[in-house]
Amino acid sequence: MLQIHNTLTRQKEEFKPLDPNNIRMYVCGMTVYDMCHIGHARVLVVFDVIYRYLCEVYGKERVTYVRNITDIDDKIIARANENKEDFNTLTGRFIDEMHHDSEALGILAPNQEPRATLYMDQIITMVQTLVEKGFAYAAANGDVYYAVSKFKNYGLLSGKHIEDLRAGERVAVDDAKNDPLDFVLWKAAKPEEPSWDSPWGKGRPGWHIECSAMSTECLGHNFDIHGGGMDLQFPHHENEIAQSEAATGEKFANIWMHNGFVRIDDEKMSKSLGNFFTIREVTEIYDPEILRYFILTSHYRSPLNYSDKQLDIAKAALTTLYTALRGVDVVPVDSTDTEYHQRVRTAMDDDFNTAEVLPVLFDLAKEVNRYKEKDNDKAKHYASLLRELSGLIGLLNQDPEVFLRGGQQEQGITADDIDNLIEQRNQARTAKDWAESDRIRDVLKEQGIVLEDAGGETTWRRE
RNA sequence: GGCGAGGUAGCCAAACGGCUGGGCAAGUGAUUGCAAAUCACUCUUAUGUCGGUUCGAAUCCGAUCCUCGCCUCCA
Repeated sequence: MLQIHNTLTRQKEEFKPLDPNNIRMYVCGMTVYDMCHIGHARVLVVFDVIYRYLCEVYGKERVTYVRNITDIDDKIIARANENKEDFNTLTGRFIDEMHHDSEALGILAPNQEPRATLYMDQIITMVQTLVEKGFAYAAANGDVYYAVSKFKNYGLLSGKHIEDLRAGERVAVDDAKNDPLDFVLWKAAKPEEPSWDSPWGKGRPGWHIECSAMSTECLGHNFDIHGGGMDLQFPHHENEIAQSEAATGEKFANIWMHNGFVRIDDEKMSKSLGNFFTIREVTEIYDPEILRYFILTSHYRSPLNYSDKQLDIAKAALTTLYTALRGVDVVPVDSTDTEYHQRVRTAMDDDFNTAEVLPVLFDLAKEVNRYKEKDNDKAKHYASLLRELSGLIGLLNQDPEVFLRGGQQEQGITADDIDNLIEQRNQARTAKDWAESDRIRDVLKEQGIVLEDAGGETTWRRE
């Protein structure tokens, strides 16, 4: 029985799909004006694992996963101006980069990836509905605002009270608004800005309305899961609820899921703080799977402290796992209901507890190693289980040789050179010339190549 | 100030009323020409502090000290 923590109720709840034949999940994706950083990697990985598990439980054809792209907003316009390029060129480029990073991290493509600029009609229609229903108003400056005080449940998701928000002096004063808490649905275009025609003149949508319109269009008035980073809880998701529920008169998302932040030295990693690493920077040094593994070592709602040391540890752990798989054929698994399956299911059923899944993988690796040289059939059996269960969370999908040899890229010494040196060393060993044998091993060691003489064969891996 | 999350052995991190999770690091043994890898064992059952509830608490309650987040664009 799958239990999911719901931000709305602040507790774990049994997951009851609205329609078991169509599980629907919407996740707030990226604003594409720059490279993705590790924080983005976490959202991608976390919800990828959730998507994978929903597919496992309900069947892939019964799950619809939508992750949007925000391709028009202030930052995009500002960056495009800086670069003196069309904003579409800019966003197109970074969408490609995002897809590149996603693929590297083993993220499955969502079923739909709506872009705000392609949903202008739906956005405008929703704003219009809100105006007609009295939840929104056009201001003198051409903007359209949502009247927060009209929505009685405002603050339910984030646990905030309108009075508190008003008391806090941090809400920007804006003369065009009737109430400082009101937020913009439609922004009147300034000269030279990209804009779309609307009943209120040329302009562009506010950020929050984009997600309301796209999720409704792709998934319907109500759907099962709405996710995103913790920082979106307020105001973004709060505002989405206000917009969607006011517009449709129906309950919006059933379950709200928020993943914890990635931190650097106990501080949130973010663009505004400038303390971020891009996915690209990290994956140029570490195999992307190492980053994925690192993200899965902690629960998705916990904060995750990023450091090179942690990635080194993740690398060591993955090396152990891949070393077990090395040289063992994978065969179809005969049972899908072993104790290992059950342990993984129990862990995943408990609010996607990936950290609990990892010990199962290590137990399987241990079994593989135990039988590797004694009982090949058993070794194969456990290796296959390991592949299958790790695959459930998108791990260990590579060829062990590729992972252990540090990917296909030839940095420094080539595989042929290594093989030649190993051959020379083996000749020396046959001649019991240990000095020569050790010399060659040291030469390779200096190149970051570690030799392993197991079962009469010499294999190598990069450190 | 309002609201929220958390403090678990050397490091990371699960468990959330009873039954040593796991990884990394370290040590011993087996194995090896020596290593590496692997296996077995060890690293004395660790839970911020002070009280309380309970037969029993890391887990519940209260107090207290720290850390972090949201309240502004942010995954």
